[in-house]
Amino acid sequence: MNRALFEHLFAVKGIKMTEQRWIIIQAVGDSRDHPDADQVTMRTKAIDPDIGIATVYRTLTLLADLDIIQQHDFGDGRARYEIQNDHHHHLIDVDTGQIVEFKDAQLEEIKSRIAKELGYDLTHHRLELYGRKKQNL
Amino acid sequence: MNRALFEHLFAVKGIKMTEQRWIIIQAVGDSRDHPDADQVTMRTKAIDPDIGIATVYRTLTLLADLDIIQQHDFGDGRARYEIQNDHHHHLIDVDTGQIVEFKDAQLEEIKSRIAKELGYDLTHHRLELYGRKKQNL
DNA sequence: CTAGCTGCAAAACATTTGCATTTCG
DNA sequence: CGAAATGCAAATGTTTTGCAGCTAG
Repeated sequence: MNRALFEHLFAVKGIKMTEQRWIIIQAVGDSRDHPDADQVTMRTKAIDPDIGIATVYRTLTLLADLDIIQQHDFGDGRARYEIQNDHHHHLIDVDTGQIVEFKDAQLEEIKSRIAKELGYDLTHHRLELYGRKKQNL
Repeated sequence: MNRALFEHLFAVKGIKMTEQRWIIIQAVGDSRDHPDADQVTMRTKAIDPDIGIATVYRTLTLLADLDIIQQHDFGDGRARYEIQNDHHHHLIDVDTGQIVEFKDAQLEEIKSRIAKELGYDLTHHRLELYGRKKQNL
């Protein structure tokens, strides 16, 4: 987590790097799970209790627009966030809520092929698998 | 839309077939788009103005549990519904909101392969593509 | 007859917004 | 200094719920 890096990224767009934003970036970046806005707020409040949830929401939206973080919806009624890593997808364990990340090159190809066939340029997409651990009978 | 069919399906589970439920089933079944709860309510109110939105929500949830309809989330903050048809996916036009349905056998294979590799049995999944119409330059 | 449904209005929830005050550059 | 960002609380929009009365089976 190199603050100067983000400062530069912001400066280019005329966006200010504030103490709050930096704390939020770190909170998401340090998370190995996929926290929702409330969890991000708790983690930032641990560092600076004065950061309000409105700022967290505003910042998360901003960071998502800048492709610094990714916003997900795993179907439980609130958005979840993670720092932008290499491209991957998620498999959600319906029993435990545990999230398994995976990559698949063939999947990416097919996605592009389908869009092409339909005459569209993809802007983004969403793919999640939901399942339960296979039983060894 | 055969009412007796659904009546039987309900009876097996000890669930009552009411006039309201039947109207809601038809409203969703007759829709060629992917209406949200509010749109379903308007369509049912056209037939019986006394049906409340609470009943619509309760019924949509019930029907989704019974796999009679499917619930989608296209990222605009409200759920959308469609009658359970043959399995397909959606491409959402980010400019117009138009929804294109598509099927792809290869995609289904890959999905199963991935789940298998990760040691999971799939219960369901979610795949949506978002894009804009290709320009002919 | 009675368990299950309904309609209404109120509650719950995540997210957004208006505005006065503060802060970054 | 001035534009942009913050914090608070109130507003929003969707979905859920409590409860008294209604209905299917």
